Amino acid sequence: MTATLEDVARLAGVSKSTVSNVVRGSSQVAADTRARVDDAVKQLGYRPNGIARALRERVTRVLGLVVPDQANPVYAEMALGAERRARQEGYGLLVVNSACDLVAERSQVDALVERRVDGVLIAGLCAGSRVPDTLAERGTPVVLLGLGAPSDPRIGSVDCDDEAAMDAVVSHLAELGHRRVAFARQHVVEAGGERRLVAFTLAVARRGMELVELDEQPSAIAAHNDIVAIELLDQLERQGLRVPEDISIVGFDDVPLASHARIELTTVHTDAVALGARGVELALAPARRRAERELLPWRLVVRRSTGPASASRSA
Amino acid sequence: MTATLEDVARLAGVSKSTVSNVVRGSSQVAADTRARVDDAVKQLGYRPNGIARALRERVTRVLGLVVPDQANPVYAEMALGAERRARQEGYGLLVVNSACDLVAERSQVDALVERRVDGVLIAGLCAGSRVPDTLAERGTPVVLLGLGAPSDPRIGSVDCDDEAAMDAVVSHLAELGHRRVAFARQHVVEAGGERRLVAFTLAVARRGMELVELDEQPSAIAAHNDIVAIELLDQLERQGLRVPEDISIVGFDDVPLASHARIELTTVHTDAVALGARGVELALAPARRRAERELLPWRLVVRRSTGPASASRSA
DNA sequence: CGCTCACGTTGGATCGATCCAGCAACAAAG
DNA sequence: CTTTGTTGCTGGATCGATCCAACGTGAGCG
Repeated sequence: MTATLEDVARLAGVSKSTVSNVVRGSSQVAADTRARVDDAVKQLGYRPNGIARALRERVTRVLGLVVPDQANPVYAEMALGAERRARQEGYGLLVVNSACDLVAERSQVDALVERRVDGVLIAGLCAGSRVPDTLAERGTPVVLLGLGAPSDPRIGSVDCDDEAAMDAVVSHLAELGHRRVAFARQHVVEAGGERRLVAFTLAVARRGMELVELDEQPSAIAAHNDIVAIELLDQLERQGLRVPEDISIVGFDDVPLASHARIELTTVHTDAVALGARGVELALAPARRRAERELLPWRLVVRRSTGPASASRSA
Repeated sequence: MTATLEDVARLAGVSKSTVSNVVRGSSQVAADTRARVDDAVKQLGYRPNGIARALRERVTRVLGLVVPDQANPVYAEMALGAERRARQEGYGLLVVNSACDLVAERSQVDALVERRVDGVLIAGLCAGSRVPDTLAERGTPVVLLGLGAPSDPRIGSVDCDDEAAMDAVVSHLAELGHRRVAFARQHVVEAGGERRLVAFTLAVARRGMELVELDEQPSAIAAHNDIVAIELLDQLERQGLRVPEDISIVGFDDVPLASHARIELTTVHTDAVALGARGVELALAPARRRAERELLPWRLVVRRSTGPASASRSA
């Protein structure tokens, strides 16, 4: 069916080795031989078999990317960034969805291992997962994307500085006169899912503000991400509250939805595409042992969902 | 480094063949032998090498998916659906972005071919691309996703019935009293990028309505997709036009943004996840030659961006 | 006792590349 | 004329699995 090195060799009247040399651009080939081989390659439509090559070289030129849900815009952008960067290096990207389920995560990662990917990027992890350590143990390069600093020095990481960003969020709310604030998030099963909450809590405490529950009439709410913030927006609207007159809302991530929502969201802009791209670089960096935590820039984008604390609620 | 069949065989005191039989669950193995091998497997943390297996079996259990941009929500959902279905069948998904560029598309597909994927799903194609035919020529299963009916009978396809859906859109507008309508889209370089426009044009003609340019004061505009519709919304707002009082807008695809936009979009809901999933099924269907065009259900979702034609513009 | 048969196991060819050691041919140097 | 070196090419081992033909063993049977 598909032509092999040997077929090309036969047609060109040379040995497999010579064809291999031509295909890989070795200098040790006479010009006329090279021409004859090139002809044969073209004539047979020969494409090298990457599988055979991978077996021999023990390198597949494929990276794995584990995300909870690749349709989620944040992860979709990470995947895009990772794929583009990987491609520049001649690598492919195998994306798998773990759905934040320990069993699925395990089996998905096993599938990546069996396919002998040259590295694994992990953008979402179940709480308590031992996957990164297991991979590092095997000698597979692992990079965490937006999951905080790994405990194991063999594991790399790229991250957004949630602590600093949340501090900026709280600072913004403080300047607007908010004192009673709350934090909103979905049910969390993800590793590192409490980082933004913790950062928020600390920043609030630092400023002597008061952290209250969602139903205790805060004058401002910071959400774990934009999706949560948008849902909150819908919910508050149904309760007859106006944003930002009655209550302020802040998102996180700045997904496209944030700027097109009914009420444009004040949020923290992060660059998920860059995160994915940088992750690939770390995974491929040859001499990189002892990977320290790498932080990417972010910025607070003030839009229409935050405003001065209302008199009735700010006390 | 990583344990191989041979290592396991040595440790268990049997031959490679026997280990292979155990690992693949052949019945031709005595219970005690099986136990000894299982022990050795566990002890060494042995994982079969999928690359070696793929070389021998001439099957990689990987599919390729070509999209213009995997961060675009429509393609992200297709990818999700495809990945999930592929996984159920023990397959992996290699997603590549072609950015609607002929050169990139070519090289991305070449990369898939060199990696010997067992099939290719194509969700976006440059106008005039010969890629699907080239692949079909090689004997690689090809399935077009949402790109219309292929000319080559060896190529499969899953599609949304744009014709029927656009007819429903026009019907909806007609019922609201719209007579002068327009169609909005981005600059198109994609194959099949004119299908919705053509369907719209035909439906409009069928009802004796008038198709006008965007700047000729239509009372309603149908967009090629939701993204275009949302941009249109922003633009009209800047011009001081109210939607839907002054002008009606209809989108296509029903991405999450559509229902959360400032003005909730009337749009055609399609199921991109199902499209991707069905595409995988077709690509893997063994006996499937002569693939006819397969159509997925859709429905018109009427929200707030369409309303009765205004008196001033409907004439 | 010899024959057949089923069961469990094994050696080795194979997939399609890479790459090293070796070889032939010929030029330059002693 | 021999030695040394260089250039261009080749044979064959190798990567880690699958799988087929062959083989030893012991049970069952006439």
